[in-house]
Amino acid sequence: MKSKEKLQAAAAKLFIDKGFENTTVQEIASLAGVTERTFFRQFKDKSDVLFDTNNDLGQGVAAYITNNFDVEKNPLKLAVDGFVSISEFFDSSRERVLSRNQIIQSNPDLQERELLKGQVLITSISNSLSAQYDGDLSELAARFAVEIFHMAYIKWIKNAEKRLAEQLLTVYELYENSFCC
Amino acid sequence: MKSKEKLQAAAAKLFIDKGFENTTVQEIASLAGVTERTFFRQFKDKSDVLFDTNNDLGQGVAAYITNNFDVEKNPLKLAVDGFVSISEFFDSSRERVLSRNQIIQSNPDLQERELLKGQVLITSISNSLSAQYDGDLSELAARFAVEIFHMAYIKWIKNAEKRLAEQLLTVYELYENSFCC
DNA sequence: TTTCAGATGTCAGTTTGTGACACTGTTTTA
DNA sequence: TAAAACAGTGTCACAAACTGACATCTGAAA
Repeated sequence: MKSKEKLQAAAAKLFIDKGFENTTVQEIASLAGVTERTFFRQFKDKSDVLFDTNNDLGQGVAAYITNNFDVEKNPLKLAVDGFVSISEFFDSSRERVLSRNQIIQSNPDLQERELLKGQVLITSISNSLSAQYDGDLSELAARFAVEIFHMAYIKWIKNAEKRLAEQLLTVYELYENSFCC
Repeated sequence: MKSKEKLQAAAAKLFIDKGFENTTVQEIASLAGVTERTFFRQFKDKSDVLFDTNNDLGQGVAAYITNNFDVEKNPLKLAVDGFVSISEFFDSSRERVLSRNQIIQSNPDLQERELLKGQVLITSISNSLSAQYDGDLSELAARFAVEIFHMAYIKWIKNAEKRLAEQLLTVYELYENSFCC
C-alpha cells in the first residue's frame, strides 16, 4: 500500500470519527505511519485528500457523449443521458458517497472545493459537446446539465428509495414540461 | 474611516500591486494602520476581505422577481429579467469589477470562494421564485438563471463593447432557440 | 554490485488563524 | 454626574497549516 492510499484511508477514518476541522494533518500522517511533510507532498493541502479523483465523472460523461452522438437529440438531453450512463456508480457505492458527502457538508471550505469540481465537470462536458455543436451552445448545455445533475444528486442523497438515474430523469422532465417554451 | 474600510482599501491596493498570494495579512494590517489581530476580527480569513458584499446581487434579483411577477412568463425568463434589472451596476463600475475579477482569477482559492457566492445567489432566487412556483421548479429555474448569468458575465468581461444586459439576452435567446424543445 | 532516481525524513522557518486578557473611548443608565 | 456596560483595539502566546533545503533511504535498472 502506497503512502498516498494509507493517508487517504487514515484521513477518511479520522474525518468521520472526529470531523474535518478537529483532525490535524499531524494526526493523519502519524496514523498513516508517515510524516506530516510527506502528506503535503502527496496532497496540495488538507482538503485535497478528499478530492483526489481525477475527474472520473467528467471523463465518463464525455465518453458517453462522443460515443452516442445523435443529431436528433438536443445537446442538453445528450449530456443528461451521459450522466445517466454513469449513475450506476453512485447507486453501487451509496454508503461511501454518503459519508463523504457528510464530511463535505460539515465544512464550508470543503463545499467550495466541491463546487470547483463542478466547474471542471462543465469544462469536460462542454468540450466533448463542442465537437458537434456550436461552442456557446455546448457550454450552455454543459452548465444546465451539471445543474440538473446537482439537483438530482441532492434528491438522491435525501431519498434512498430511488436510483440516481430516476432522479436525473425526473428533474429533466420537470425542465421539459415546465419552462421548455 | 473605519478600520474595516481601511483594511479593504489596503488589501485592494496590495493585491493589485503584488498579487494575492504574495501579500501577507501582516502587510495589509500595517498599511491600514492596525494590528493583524484586528484584521481577523473583521474578516474571517484573508480572502474574506474580497467577499464582503452581503449578497446585494441576490437581493436585487429577488426584489425584481417579487415585484414583477407575471403568470404569463416562465420562471426562468423572470429570473433572467431580474439579472437584467441589476446589470446596469456592472456596466457603471466596469473598472472595479474587472480588477477584482483579475485578482480572483489569479488564485484557485478565490475562485472557489466566488463559486460559493453562486450558491447563495441560487438560494435567494429560488426562494423568491417559490412564492409563486413549485419548489423544485423554482430551484431549477434559479440554477439555470445563475448559469446564464455566469456565461453572460464571462462574455461581458471579455468584450468591452456590449453591455451586460445585452449579453444576458443573447445567452437567453441562445437557450430559447436551441434546446428549448 | 553499483548506481541512480524517486520517495521519505528532518528541521527550521513563514503564514494563517485563535484564545485570553487588558486598555480605551463612547454610550447607557441609575 | 458617576458608574456601569459595551464595542473596538492592542498584546501576547500559541496551534496548525504549509514550504524550502538538504539528508537519507530504498528498490530497480545497468
